[in-house]
Amino acid sequence: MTSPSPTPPPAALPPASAADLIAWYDRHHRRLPWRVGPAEQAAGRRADPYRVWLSEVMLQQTTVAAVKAYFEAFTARWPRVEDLAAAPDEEVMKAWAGLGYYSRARNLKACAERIVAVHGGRFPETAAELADLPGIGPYTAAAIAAIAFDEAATVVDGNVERVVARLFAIEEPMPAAKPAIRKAAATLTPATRPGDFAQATMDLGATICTPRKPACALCPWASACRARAQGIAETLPRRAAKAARPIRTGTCFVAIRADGSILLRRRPPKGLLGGMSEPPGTVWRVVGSGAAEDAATPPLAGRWRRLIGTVAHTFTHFHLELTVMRGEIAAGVAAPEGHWWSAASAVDGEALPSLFRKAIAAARGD
DNA sequence: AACACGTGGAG
DNA sequence: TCTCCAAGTGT
Repeated sequence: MTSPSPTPPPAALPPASAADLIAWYDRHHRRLPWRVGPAEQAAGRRADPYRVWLSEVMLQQTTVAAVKAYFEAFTARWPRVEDLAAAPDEEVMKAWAGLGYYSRARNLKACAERIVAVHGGRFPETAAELADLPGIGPYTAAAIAAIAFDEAATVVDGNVERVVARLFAIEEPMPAAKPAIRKAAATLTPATRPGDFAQATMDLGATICTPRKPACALCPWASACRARAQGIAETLPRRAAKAARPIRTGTCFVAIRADGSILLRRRPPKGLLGGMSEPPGTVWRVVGSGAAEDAATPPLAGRWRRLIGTVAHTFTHFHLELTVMRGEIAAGVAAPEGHWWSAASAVDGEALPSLFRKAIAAARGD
């Protein structure tokens, strides 16, 4: 027999209804470049699976604000999946540069090629088939199926996890709570307008049911929300504390030839910043790991100076302090094997991750 | 299952 | 300054 709980069980709350959320969405949805709004759908316009897919991949772990310009650039340059499939890998990596998580760009290209080669340029229409494609996991498969093909798929992203954890007052910490959250989310998913429902839930999480200081007074599901009733909405979903980020250090050599060209090379195809371009440099080692510092040997003879200070850059799982060496190289010097000189006017268009743009800017004295 | 994998904006 | 994190996926 259990003792009486210290807090009385919450009074019965009305169930959350998909219809209430969709009604809210019809009035408050955000207008986004990849979205076909309710009014346009009512007029018979359907979402283009290519644009849905492209936007969903770009939005993985990335903010709407950061994605917008990239989405516009990609769709202007490659309007159909066939166009993207036919594009050179290097051009896609250049266009993706700065958006982060570069395996997404590699998988994007591979996925486009597969859709053309295996599916005749038509996107598969079910979440199950979509999930077989590179770069498309459970979330993206469900989102495309629901938004582009009207499948009543359960779409669970970080927003949905937060909204559902609060709505059902799921106090189990993440990620252990994921299965319970998914089950609860499945009970909400409607047979009609599943795509709008998914986007509505994500909009709700992005604008009302935010991680900090949720605007419960404006929430269409406020009366149904168990976490709100218990006063614990802002504390959900619970998460374990994150591990401290180690610090790594390294050196990069920004060789600037007399004509202003910058010496670059390609990173290995996989792993951190895989397939992207960079100025040559040392490996990055964890501070205090006991490993000897690499001899920082410049890639070319020239007049090398160490920049004052370092370029700092924080990745998901470590922090980097990058020492930058600036080298003045004589005119006409050839690039070493595996390297190339990028003309001063071409550097901006290279497949350079943000970190190296910072380093090059510092070396140029920008 | 747990970790690798970017970036820039918000508080 | 610094922590958190944003429409996850692959291994």
